[in-house]
Amino acid sequence: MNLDHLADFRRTHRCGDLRREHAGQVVRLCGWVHRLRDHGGVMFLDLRDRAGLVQVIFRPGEGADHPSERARRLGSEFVIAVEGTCVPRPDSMVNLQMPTGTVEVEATGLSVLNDSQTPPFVLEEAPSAGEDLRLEYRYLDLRRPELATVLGMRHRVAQVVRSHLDGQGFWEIETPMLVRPTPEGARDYLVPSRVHPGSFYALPQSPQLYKQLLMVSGMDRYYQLARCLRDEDLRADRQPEHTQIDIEMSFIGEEEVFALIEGLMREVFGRVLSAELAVPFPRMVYRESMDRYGSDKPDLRFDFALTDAADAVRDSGFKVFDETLAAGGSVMLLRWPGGAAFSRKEQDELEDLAKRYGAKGLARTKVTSAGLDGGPAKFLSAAVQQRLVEAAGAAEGDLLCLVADRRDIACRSLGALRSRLGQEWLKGHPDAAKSWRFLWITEFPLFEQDPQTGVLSPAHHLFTMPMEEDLPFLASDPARVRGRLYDLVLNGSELGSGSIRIHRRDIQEAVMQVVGITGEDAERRFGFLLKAFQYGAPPHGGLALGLDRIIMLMAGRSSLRDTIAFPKTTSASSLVDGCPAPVAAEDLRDLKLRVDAGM
RNA sequence: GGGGUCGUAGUUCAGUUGGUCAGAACGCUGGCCUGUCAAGCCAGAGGCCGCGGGUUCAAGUCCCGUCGACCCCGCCA
Repeated sequence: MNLDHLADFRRTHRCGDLRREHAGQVVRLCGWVHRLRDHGGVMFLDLRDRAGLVQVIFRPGEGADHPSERARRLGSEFVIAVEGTCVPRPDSMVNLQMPTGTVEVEATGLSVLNDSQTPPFVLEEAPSAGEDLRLEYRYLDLRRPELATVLGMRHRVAQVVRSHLDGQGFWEIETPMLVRPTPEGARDYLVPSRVHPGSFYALPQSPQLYKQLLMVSGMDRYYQLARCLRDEDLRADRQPEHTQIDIEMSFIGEEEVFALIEGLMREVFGRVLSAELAVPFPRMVYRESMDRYGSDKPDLRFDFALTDAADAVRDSGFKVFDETLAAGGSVMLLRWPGGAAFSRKEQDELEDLAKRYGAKGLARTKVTSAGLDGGPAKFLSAAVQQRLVEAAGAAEGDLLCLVADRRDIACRSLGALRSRLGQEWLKGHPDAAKSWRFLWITEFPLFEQDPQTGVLSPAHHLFTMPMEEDLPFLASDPARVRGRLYDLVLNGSELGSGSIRIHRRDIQEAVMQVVGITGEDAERRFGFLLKAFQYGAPPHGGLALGLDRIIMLMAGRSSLRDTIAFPKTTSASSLVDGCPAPVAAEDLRDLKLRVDAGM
């Protein structure tokens, strides 16, 4: 195959942009050969670029150099330049499946700019190969409009975020990528220092401490599209590298943060998806969210809620319930409309799910015209059955799922069930599935308590301001202290979280005392921030939104990997470049590091 | 750290209780074909059944280990 030079050929349009209005124009296009349909005489070629596909038609002609003869020798993914006339398709030939389907390009010239190996998988609209292979050849997978479009959306969102925040008086300020390792929170990615052997930088888990320093600096309103790195185990919605829309403001309280973010989301969804969001977003306190939905990020697209069944089943004589309640536990109930139709196998799968969240079992019983049927029903009197049905507001044909356990386990395991069943429900309710249900969750506990050891640790981070009314309990009953914390939730996903920060040294010291950090510890770990706070720290607060997750939801994808140009696998490997990778012995020597081969 | 699913032509997969099980489709190569758009028709090439060990007369199939991908629990302030 003889290759041509681009020379002074310059394209006039992108393939995917051609429309009826371009009919009659001479166009020059560049792109990749998506597919060839050779009819012996006339020949069709789908040409692809970032913007999409357009059909190019070659009419037969004489001579080996004629465009149609040269086109015959093309292969998949060859890079070509085409000159031709954009013409309307005959009515019967219009293809409404493609955006460019009302026109086609009558080719008058063809240059072959590069050839291509046969790709390892066919580039179709739907993925035609396993994800690992597509990740190894990510640059090919990204040629598929399905994925290219997501990156385009990501770009649009980033632009809207920047322009909106600029309009609100925010400055975009970069913070370091090589930062001080922190013992708190997620595991750090460590970077050894060559100049200081034995000392390490960390890659930032978030710009948290730096953005607070910027508030002390008087920057007032800061934002950044910040890369954040955490060396923790991954999930479909968790990558070791992700991007946060990181925001911090001075002289504000919760209301300013909520209003800002609501305006930002409205702008983003409006400009990028033409979706009109209703503001303000509803709010719910953490306690209610856990009680009603068994989750701190409930999906409100479906409204089924948990019920506390303790009163209904008290002294029922059913040992599991009675003993749990006597021990201070809870009996929680999830009603599933129409769930009586679930097979035994489906019910057992629900129980397995509940067990994964720590439940010892899942009691299931069907609501029939004659009372409850199955599971614990035979141990329950008619009166108790009646009370259960009433408490749940259940109707014939419903399935009642009950968990008797420690309250958090009962709620969380039924919350997982609710979430699973809700996904099924959404399949039958496309309008609900397509809705955007934003929600603020507020009043999180300031501390988390290890159920085994009883040890308290910060639920968000050490610098979160306790709620004013709970300050008196900081010393006496810290576990009940709520923080000025808030999460933004969308359709069951946590989009971001933030808080109003502590700017007063006395409160800071009291909080550190609760989690057992001595003055000496504090000095060593983040003395630099505490020192800064002594020089006139303004009241401040903010939050960070997960850009990747926002894009994932907006694009309707189920994996974060689809929103990132070069993502990592579940084991934090990059298949396209094969990292992480061993390094040469001399590189380790420079760093005064030795690898323990026995591991 | 733990649980689950998967690994067979380039790709997606089928392969029953261990015994013609090396198969299909798509892709690829060659030929035919002047309106297709997942073009069509004919022919052909293409296999370390992830890797290592074991059980057995016999292993793609059963067992153990290992590597990798995916999903989940723990973890991720």
